[in-house]
Amino acid sequence: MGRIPCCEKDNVKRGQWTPEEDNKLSSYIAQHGTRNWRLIPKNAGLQRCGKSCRLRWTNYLRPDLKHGQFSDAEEQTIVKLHSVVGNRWSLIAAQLPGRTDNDVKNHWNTKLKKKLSGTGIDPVTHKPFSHLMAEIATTLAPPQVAHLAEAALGCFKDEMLHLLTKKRIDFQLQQSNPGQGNNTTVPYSKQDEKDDTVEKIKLNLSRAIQEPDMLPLNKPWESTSTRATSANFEGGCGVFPTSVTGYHHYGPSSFANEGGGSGSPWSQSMCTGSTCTAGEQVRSHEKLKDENGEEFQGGKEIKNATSIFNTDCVLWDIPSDDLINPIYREAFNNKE
DNA sequence: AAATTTTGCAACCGCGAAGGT
DNA sequence: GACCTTCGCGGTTGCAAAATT
Repeated sequence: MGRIPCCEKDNVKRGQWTPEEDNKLSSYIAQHGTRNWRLIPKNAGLQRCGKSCRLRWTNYLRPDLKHGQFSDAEEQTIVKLHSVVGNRWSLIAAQLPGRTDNDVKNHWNTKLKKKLSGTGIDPVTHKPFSHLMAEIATTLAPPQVAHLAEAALGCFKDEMLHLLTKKRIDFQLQQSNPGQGNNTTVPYSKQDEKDDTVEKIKLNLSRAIQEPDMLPLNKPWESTSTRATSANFEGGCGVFPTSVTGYHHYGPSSFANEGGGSGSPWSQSMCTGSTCTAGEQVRSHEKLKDENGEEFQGGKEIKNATSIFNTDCVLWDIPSDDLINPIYREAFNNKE
């Protein structure tokens, strides 16, 4: 009971489309529309499978498509929607006028996934890696936890060594060039502060693992209370300084100007400078609920895309229904 | 400058849903 | 209601261009 192939494979051309083929397809569709994809290649004089024609049209030739780089706002939208609906690329693309599901999928796979990973966020769950580890740790018996801690530290060993070595080298360079004020190394005090992160990583990792009680019992990112927020990891984990919920801070600058300036903001934003407090978390939670309603009900464009990643972003604190339903509703409406 | 690796993107594949008969 | 066809989606692959060694 095999499925009938959509076309005779022997007689069909595959691979890259030529400009002539594009022209044929475009002009045919301009005249006759996209009624029956199976007939289109035949009628348009193309040796292509109907499916291939549809793909070429929807992903490339359609006149309403955008072809340039993704904007920061678009990236933020993708990340936000992906955290809610997962790999539902068509749903996500429906929120981005001129973008196809293929575009969004490719951009996610080639860029955004790496960017998120670089900030310590698991691109699948959108939770911080440290948090996932801590969560795993709560389910393990103490001996297993100890092994996990060892393994985890082993994973980060190279990065830690790199940081520590770099710090030593920078320090030595500064010592040996005391008169050069124009060097590019970070002033020692600041560098020292930055590299405290290594110790803080170790400290918080071991604390998280050895004292599972310090973690909330349930998923803190789904909690609306302040209990599970800053208090637990407070004390300056350099990686997620605002503790469990600190990773909500996809600051607007985090997505902008990738690679520009001194270090990617993507790689720094999650690790430095957040000042979010538990109080802010509560306030921002309430605020975001309103924002989401407005964003998804108001149309395709997100009115203030930068808000997605500023301190108001408390995605994980929102009951999933609040987010998912408006999106599905919207996507559904768009399909009508 | 050449070889190798990585990246980005277009295209393909198979599956399931939707629609028509 | 069963069957068939078409469409749309998400995962994967292939390849050219860019970056790195």
